[in-house]
Amino acid sequence: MSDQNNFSERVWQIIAAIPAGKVTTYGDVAQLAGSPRAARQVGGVLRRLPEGSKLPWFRVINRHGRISLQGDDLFRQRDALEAEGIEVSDAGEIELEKYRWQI
DNA sequence: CATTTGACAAACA
DNA sequence: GTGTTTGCCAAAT
Repeated sequence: MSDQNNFSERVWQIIAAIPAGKVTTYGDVAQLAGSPRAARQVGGVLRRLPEGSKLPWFRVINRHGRISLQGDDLFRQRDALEAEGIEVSDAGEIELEKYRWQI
């Protein structure tokens, strides 16, 4: 397989590999994608996901163990995580040490 | 091709 | 602990 995959495609692959009940950070995904300083672009990729995508985008949070989204999107991500058994506070905080995905 | 935009992160105050 | 500034870089315009 080609190693010239786009950044987006690598991000998709990595996120698809996150097991249910676990979370990871934008920075970690960027690092696994081969661009350790491209954490923002990971968010950019997820933001631009096609509607219908089955990618578990909700398993990606920021380095402070917090959901980066706001408004309705925040609630949707929180509900999706809680549905997998992940405890999320009303403020959108998650215990990273407990739920963090490591290879 | 040039400029703008940001689902981030680290450094700083 | 919080708020601000700076660096970063792929994608969109």
